[in-house]
Amino acid sequence: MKIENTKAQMRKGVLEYCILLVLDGKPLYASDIIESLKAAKMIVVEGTLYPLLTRLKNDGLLAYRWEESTQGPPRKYYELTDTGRTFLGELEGSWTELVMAVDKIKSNKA
Amino acid sequence: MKIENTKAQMRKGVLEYCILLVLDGKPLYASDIIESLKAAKMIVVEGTLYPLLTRLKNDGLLAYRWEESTQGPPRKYYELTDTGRTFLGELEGSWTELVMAVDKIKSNKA
DNA sequence: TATTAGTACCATGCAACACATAGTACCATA
DNA sequence: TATGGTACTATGTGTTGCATGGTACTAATA
Repeated sequence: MKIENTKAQMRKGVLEYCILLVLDGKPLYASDIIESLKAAKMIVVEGTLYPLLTRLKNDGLLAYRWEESTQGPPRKYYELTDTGRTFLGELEGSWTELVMAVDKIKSNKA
Repeated sequence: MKIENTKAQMRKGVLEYCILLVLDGKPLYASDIIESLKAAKMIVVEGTLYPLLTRLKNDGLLAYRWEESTQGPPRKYYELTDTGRTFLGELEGSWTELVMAVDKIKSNKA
């Protein structure tokens, strides 16, 4: 229904920010990232995450290395590049501006 | 550049919310809406606003009436419908969830 | 009356991203 | 060899903000 669609629209641009935030610490692979986001009630599934990780890697914001697993296929561990860390700072600024703009509109009405 | 593009992506879904917020008071016409958003540092131009107002009206969230002006062409004054007011409440919830999710991710990292 | 400037509004195509779907591949186990 | 679990890949769709080019109304001026 319409609110679900609008929620998806609201996540545009923000999901990227969240992923860079989650990776601003130690390297993680996709399942870890999904769990971290889930813990924050940002529900994302693999079909959304993998293409986004690929895009961020292609944009130079993330790098990955393969790591063997004792429990299944090898895993791609992602981490921020220097470029990614810089861009994360810019996203931080953009997000803060957006939130403040919305707060200001809220407080200005009757 | 890329951050400008991401800012535009972040506004997806949020701009609709802001417009309904601004109109949750007294009826306004396009130029008033632009000024209110501008005061909150949400910069929007006519080419963005008119199509969005039309879409919201077509979705049943807004209604308008023409009003003569003493200084130029007649103006469309927009206001929320009952449906629009209800949907605004849902948007409020969605936005709050998103902001809280981002805050949680921020506070969870190292 | 005709023209011009200012103001208000409209139509449309493009770019970008979240998402869903269908698929492949690796590893452990039977 | 076959199967289940896990990890990852490829791709097309739908939606919205945006830019661009346009029309129309009104007041002022010539």
